[in-house]
Amino acid sequence: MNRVTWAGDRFLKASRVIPGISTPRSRGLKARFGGGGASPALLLPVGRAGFISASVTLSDSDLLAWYDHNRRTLPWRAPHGEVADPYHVWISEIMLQQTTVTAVIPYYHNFLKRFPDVATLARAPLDDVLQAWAGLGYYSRARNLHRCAQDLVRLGGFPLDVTGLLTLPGIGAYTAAAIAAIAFGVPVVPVDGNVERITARLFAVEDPLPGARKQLAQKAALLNVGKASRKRPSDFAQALFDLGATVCVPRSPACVLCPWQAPCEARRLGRQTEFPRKAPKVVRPVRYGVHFLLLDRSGRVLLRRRPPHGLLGGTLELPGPEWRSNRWAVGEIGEEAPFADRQAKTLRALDWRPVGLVKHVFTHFTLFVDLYAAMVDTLPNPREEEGFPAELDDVGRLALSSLMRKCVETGVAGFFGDTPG
DNA sequence: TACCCGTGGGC
DNA sequence: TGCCCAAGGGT
Repeated sequence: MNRVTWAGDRFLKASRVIPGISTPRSRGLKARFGGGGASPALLLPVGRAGFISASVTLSDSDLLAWYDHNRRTLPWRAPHGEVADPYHVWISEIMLQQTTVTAVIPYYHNFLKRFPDVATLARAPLDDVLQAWAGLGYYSRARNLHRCAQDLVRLGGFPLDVTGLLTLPGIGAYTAAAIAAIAFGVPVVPVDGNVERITARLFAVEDPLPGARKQLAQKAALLNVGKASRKRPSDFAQALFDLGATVCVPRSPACVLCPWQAPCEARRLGRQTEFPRKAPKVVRPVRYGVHFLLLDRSGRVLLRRRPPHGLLGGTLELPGPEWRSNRWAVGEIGEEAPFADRQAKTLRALDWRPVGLVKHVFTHFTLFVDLYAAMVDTLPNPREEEGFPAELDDVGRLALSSLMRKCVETGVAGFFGDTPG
């Protein structure tokens, strides 16, 4: 039976304890953190069979020392020893939600150029923000970011603590802790996927995600009880991110490079890649859509704005009926097309040609889109709900999702007979 | 709690 | 190719 023991204010000490033996300190910690059931596990090689054994420390200063030599240079990160701009931290944290650093960097630079401060962002039209966000995904982040900027102007600045930050749109437990720690030096541990993974391995947490979230957060809060981390909350938080991103990675963790290899229970067990355990996945359903590429001879295309909330909320799209669970038959196309209700009356029936099939995988379903295209001399004046004509050349600069960019590209190529590749 | 909400890269 | 994964939040 292993127990974590508290060894003063500098270290979290993990000792291997022989079954049946427990110390007053280990009981004290357990009481303090409410540990029932499985004991927090840690530690290390025992000298010899028998009594109490070797103990190994999980030292916050070991991680910070590693960080001082191995920290990544990132655009939103302050130089060593300096404090980051809260606006920069906030924007980067929102962009980095479920998004890789590589994907974020170009968006971050462009975003800061277009919206250099909170006030500029707050007074910008939402569509400008969505344009800057187009392609990044999770568009509610952009909408919340915009709302949040307006709240911040109203408040006169950022709340300086976790509780205050939590009241803002788009800022949850993780992001509030991250901003508080990184920008304001509040000694909290932001628990993201990296920290969950590190914690699950350090303590060999057997319970699977997402059920183990609360347990992992409680254990992660043990990581910064030392003096060193409390003195450098910003560096400590970012050190955890860097450790998770470069050493304690999901597939092949580089344990030999890890400043915490000694106290890591998963490492001791030789089971590093088994943690964090995850609940079995559910099957991803398939949906089918049809979208229409209506072009005119002056190089325009009919676009439409999606409803402001929900899937791809507020982004632009090619018109088409709602997606459904079975594929669309050719015979149904005519009545679903733009201006279908007017074709029998004022418009000549449009000659819709199939121009491609696009597959797109969302987090929770796979979508197949049948594309149909037609060319008219001049686009009819659409009613409000039917959309608006846009220059094809402008599509790259408008707020289209990646799915819709793919549809436009595929449809245009198919219509004009291009052969990709 | 369990869903919903994007996208691109790595293996 | 298919699956996994990424500095999660809202409802």
